[in-house]
This record gives sequence, C-alpha cells and structure tokens, in this order.
Amino acid sequence: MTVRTRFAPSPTGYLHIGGVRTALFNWLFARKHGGSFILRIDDTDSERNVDEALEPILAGLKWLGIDWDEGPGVGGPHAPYFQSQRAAGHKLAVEKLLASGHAYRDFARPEEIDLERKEAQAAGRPYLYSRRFAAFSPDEAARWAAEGRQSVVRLKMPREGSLVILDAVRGRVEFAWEREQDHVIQRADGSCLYHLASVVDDHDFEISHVIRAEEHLSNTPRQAFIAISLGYSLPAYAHLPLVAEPGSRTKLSKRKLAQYLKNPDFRQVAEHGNRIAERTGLAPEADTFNPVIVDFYREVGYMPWAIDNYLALLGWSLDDKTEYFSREELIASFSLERINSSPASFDPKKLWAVQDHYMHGLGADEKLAIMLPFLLKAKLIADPPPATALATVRKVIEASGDRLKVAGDILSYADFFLVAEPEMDPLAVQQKLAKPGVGELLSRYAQVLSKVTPFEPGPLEEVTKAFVAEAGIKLGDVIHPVRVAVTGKTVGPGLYDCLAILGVHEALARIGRALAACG
RNA sequence: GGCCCCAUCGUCUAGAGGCCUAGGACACGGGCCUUUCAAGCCUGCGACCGGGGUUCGAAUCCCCGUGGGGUCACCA
Repeated sequence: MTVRTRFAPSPTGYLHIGGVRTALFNWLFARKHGGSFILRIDDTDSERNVDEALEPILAGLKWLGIDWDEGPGVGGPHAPYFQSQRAAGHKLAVEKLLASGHAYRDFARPEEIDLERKEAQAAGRPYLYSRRFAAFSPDEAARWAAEGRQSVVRLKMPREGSLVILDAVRGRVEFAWEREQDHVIQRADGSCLYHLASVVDDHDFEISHVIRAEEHLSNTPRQAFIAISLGYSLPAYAHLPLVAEPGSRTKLSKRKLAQYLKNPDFRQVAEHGNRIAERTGLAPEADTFNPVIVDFYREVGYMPWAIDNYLALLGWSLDDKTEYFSREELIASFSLERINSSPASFDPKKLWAVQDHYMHGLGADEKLAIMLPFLLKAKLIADPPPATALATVRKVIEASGDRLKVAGDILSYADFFLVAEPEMDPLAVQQKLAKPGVGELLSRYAQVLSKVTPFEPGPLEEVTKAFVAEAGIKLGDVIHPVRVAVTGKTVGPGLYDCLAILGVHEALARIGRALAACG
C-alpha cells in the first residue's frame, strides 16, 4: 500500500508547537515508508487574508525541514490544495449523501435546537435531536420553506449499533452510534463544514493514514460515517497524545502564555528569548513571539533540527537510551507502534538541553554562519560585514565555547568587541570597580599589560599570575575588575581571551576610561 | 453531565509475567574545580494512583474505584 499522509493546518498566522509535532510525525511516517506527505490548507471558514496568515506556517515548516510532496507552492496531481477551492466537490458529496438518505435537510432554527438541548439537559438525559424540523421529502421541505425557514444539511446518524476503529496508537476504540449527533455538514448558504470537507479531501488525496492529535478522536465516528456513507474505504487512524502544558496534562495553548510564565523553566526560556528579541528589533507587538509558537525559536536562534529531534521525543521513543538522531536515523527509526498514548507535556528546559547538544557539535565556521544574521539584525556589524569584524566574531565564538547555547547568544558575547565604547553594566561597575583601591590596582595592571608580547592568552595568563603573586592578592581580585573594565559586564569568555581579542591598544584604552568609575 | 482517551521519578520515557533492589535523559540537591557562566568533573535525591482478583510469581493481564485529559458549534 502506498503511504500518503497529510498535515492540514488552517491559516491562523502562526505555527503552534503541537501542530509541528503532528506535522513531523506525518512527515516521518511518509518518509519512512517512501510515501508522500501532503500539505492541505483547511481554510474553509476563513475570512481573513489567507496569504498573510499562511505564510508563517509554510515558512515555519520549511525552516524545520519538513518538506511536502504536494501542496501549496509545489502543486501536485490532486490540486488544488486549498480546501476553499474544493467546494464544488464538497457540495457534490453532500448531494450524494442527501440522495442516499444519509443526510437530510433540516429547517430548525438555531434557537429551536438550543431549546431541545437544554430540555434534555434539564431532564438529565443525553441530547438527541428530535428531527422534527427535518425534511425527508421534497413536500416536507416545501412546507417548511413556506414558513420562511432556511435549511442546513445534517447527517442522519445511525441510532443503533456501534463503530469500532482500530487506532494505530490506541488500539480498539468503540463508539455507540446513538451518542452521535446529527452534525451539520452544510450551511444554509451552501458552504460546507470542516468534517465533510476533510473526509472528502482525504479521500480525493488518497490519504492512507490519518495521523492527528487525540482531540480528533471523538470526531472520528462522524467522519467515519461520512466516509462509509460515501462508499469510501476508511483510512488507517493514529491519534497522537496531546502536547500538554509544562508540568500539566492540559492541552498546550497559545492563549495561556501568562499562566505558563509562572513555571520557572518556561519563564527562564521566555525571558532569555525576550532579551535576544529586544536586540534584534523584533516588533514588540509580535504575538507570535511566544515559546508556544515556532517563530519564537527561529527568532532566538535555535537550530531547526534540535526542535525536530526534541519534538520527536514528545510521545515517541525508540528505546530506553537513544535520544539524539540524525534526520536519516530518525526516519529509519520512526514507527507508529512506538508512539505513546498518554499526554506529553512540553518541557522547554529539555528542548534547551537538546539545542545545547546540537550547538555543541557545531564548528566555529558553522556557528559563525548561523550567528551572523543575528549580528546584522542587531546592527552590531555592518552589511556586508568587513573582514576584520568577521575575524573578531570568529575569535569570540571560539573563545566562548559552550557558552553560546543559541545563535542569538552571540549578541551578548560579541557586542563589547564590536562597539567602540561598550555600555557599562551599572551593577557590575558598582560591585567590581567602585571599591577602594581598585583604580590603583587597575593602573598597575595596565602597566604590566602594556609590556606583554605577544598579546595572547598564554602570555597574558602568565603575566597576570605573576602580577597577582607579587602583589600578594588573589587572582579573582584582579580578574573581576579588569573584566568589567574592558567588557562592561561580569560574564563573558575567559578574560585572557577577551584581552587578546581586543588587542593591547584597545584593552589599555578601556582600562584607562574605566579608571574614572573606580574607587 | 454524556461519550471517549489516559495513568512508571518534577518532566520526557524504558518496561509486552520472572532479566526490576524498576533503567536512561532533562531538571533539581550536594561536593570538587575555579576567572565570571544556564561551563566542566564527581555524586546524590527521586516513580509503578488505590483496592480487589488471575498466577508459583504482576509495573506488566482482568475488574472496580480514584484522578487527569479530550470532545460534545451552522470553528478548524
């Protein structure tokens, strides 16, 4: 059987982290079996600007390396891939259902339906539509229409028996038909609803496996009913565990950011991202800048594969130890059988650790390549970058080692090398410079520095240690003030590296200027 | 509330009846190192939701509770 999977986002303007996980699993499954991954845009109800709301989603998937074989931008044998452009087929399907008696026109007004529902609720029995405004014949329809009523089309769900599906992750699931409502599949204006459209499109696209989040499990009976009634064979279903909130089992939601921020891990990751975004000039009103949205990670400088790898582990695992996979390894290892069925909560700290792992594996040139765009955006470096600046940044990257966790981190590690007079952190000045004797110490150290040749980390260390021994003080006594004097802050690469990168002239100039702030 | 799903360390998970004194990873605690650090090294804490069965033997199978979640739109 040819495997064909799909991801069907609606154009909302952003790519939710849970959505990516669904897309990723569909993509992995298709790749694993040499099948096709199809991207369909479910814009049925959309009145917004689809192009604008779609772009971030397509860009996000591309960035993550989740490529589609058919869909927007690439076309394919089943075009169009926008649900709104397939309306004619949907309407045809509704006509067929009507003709075969699997659906009916219903002339009830919304208030009348509400009333029935409330009555059932009050009586404590499960609600089931009475179908008293249903028109099963043209005569009945004419009669209701004469009253000035409008009609929608509803599914005529079976009221006995049950549906059994064999879900690839959940196993056997049974639904009693009598619990299913006569859902509307077509509005009075003739437009069709999602469930109908989705089933028809899946069939037209020859989707073999419907892999989607668990929230759709309860939707399966009505969709299966539509498919069966239309004479389609059912696709295989796989309902993925929900991606839950950090430390909870509730579905992760973009709207609840404020609440998640109370989680220390989440807050740490969000604040770190904010610091980077501030410097790259990201519009502050960007509400897609949120750790629940994929854009966040791109703006901050995470590596796309780190996200894919982390997300693959959210609800799936290969064994008891393998955590890091190359793209090829993941594709080869992936299987529906090893998907977990309980909700998995999104842990930004673990994502951070995965990102750390991949960043660690990058060489200086690779890091430079992904970090340069951040320096350009923050205007710390001219465009095109002068060779000298590039060389400096490369040295900073080497000296910073594992301290650079995401590409955006380069901003706070390279800034003081790239500007003539770096800003001084007031707290650092107060703690390390504005103390008695520091000025005098710095002056003496500057004297020593001026004679160091070559002006490189090795010799600088030797000289500094000798200086400390002679003065009878601790290494930290000189290191900390000097660091603040030349960089303006208390954290950064090793001090000897910092001095060497600056060069003797600049280092001395900065120490000289810092003297003014010393005690 | 009805229906459906789920239940192993704080989190992600391994575990398909004896290999389990329950393994790994992240997080966390402690120690060391030290020139700052979401650095490094060592080390520690930490879980089978409860109750009944089945079995020589249950984290694993069954039942009942309990707890959590999803879904019940003329949204997708």
